[in-house]
Amino acid sequence: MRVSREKFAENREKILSVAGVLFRENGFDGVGVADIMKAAGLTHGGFYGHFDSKDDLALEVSRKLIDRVETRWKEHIAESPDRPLAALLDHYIHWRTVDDPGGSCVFATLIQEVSRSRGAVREVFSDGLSVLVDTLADIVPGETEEERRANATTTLSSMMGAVILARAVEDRALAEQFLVTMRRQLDSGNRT
Amino acid sequence: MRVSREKFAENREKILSVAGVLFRENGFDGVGVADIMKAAGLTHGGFYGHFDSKDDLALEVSRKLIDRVETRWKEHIAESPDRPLAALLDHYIHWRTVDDPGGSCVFATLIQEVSRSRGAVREVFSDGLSVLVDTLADIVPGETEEERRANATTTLSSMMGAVILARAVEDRALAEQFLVTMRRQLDSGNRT
DNA sequence: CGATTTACATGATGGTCATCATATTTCTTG
DNA sequence: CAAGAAATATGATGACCATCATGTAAATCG
Repeated sequence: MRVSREKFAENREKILSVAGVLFRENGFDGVGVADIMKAAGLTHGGFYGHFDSKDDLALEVSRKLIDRVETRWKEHIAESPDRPLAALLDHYIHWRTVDDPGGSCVFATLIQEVSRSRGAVREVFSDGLSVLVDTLADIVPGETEEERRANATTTLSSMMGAVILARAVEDRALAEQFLVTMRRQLDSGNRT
Repeated sequence: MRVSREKFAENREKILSVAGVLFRENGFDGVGVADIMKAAGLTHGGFYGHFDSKDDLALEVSRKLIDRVETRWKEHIAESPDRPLAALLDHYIHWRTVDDPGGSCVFATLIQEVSRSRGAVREVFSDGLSVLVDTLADIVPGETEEERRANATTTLSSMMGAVILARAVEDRALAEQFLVTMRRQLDSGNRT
């Protein structure tokens, strides 16, 4: 049952990838090692050849997903030098984000669970948020640096809050209100 | 080991009360029936004399806590007829909310876990959010009814988002930024 | 090509958890 | 005050889960 070096690396990536989806869809506590391995096309026993523990996996997945958010944000910003904030908001405040938690922003799916925890995962999330504030501070309107940082923190809270609440609401029209009105409000701020 | 009718009712309330705290602190999945009963000063076996199942308890606790939020909001509004939104924001966007999840707004602690679920609890949360939007729509600035409803949804997302992110961040100064800047921003909107 | 390594599969292990069965003790009711 | 009802304690039960032990087959290396 041994597998080539290449296949081994592939398997590891596959585990990280499906774990990323399953964790975001069901929470860290909502998925078992066996679920993850099954989704990766393997059996549970092999898991410990790839990771020390489920916590270890959670940490690596967190790092990867947070990195992904940071990278994507910077890509969207770089791709629209004339309206970077608008481009980012268009991407983030979107039905896609709401309807596909497994493929969306880790913060919008797992922050509350992580906030309750202690340890490395929490630190990574905390630092990740800090980076996002810095990123936003560069593209948000404001006369002074201080004003831009203030604007960045409120913008971050607002965009994530809108997605989180839109997901919680079963009335599709109300969910849309959360998205559309927030998108509009943050845009008007952008033109101030 | 039988107990008086009065004591029985007391015990039930105690279970509901400690479950409310523990659920908010650790998530529904993060607390066991035994934990709850122990915190209530009882043993796990007696639980099923009070509730059909843990899910049943979760539903009752959810109803109670959501009711509590709605009631408190209306109290704060009624107590400050001249500046109802400001009074509500002062109460909600506060270190107390951030530092004491077990005694704070259910939505700010459990929305993400509930959003992942199906069933009665999710419905109760969804309806609860809808009520809060209605409540906010009455005290938020805006020329037309439509404008006020729009303002209500963004305000709700923003205030909850700020608290949720403040909790996630380990840097106390950054957490404060989330609170203070959001409080200020929502206030300036109030004076428009 | 043979020896050795190693990645994975299968199947424990021990712990936790929700739920239930039974026993015990105390309240309630006649 | 006695008899039955009922609330809780104790102690199963079966399910699930993270982790580990062992076997096996295939890849790597000499």
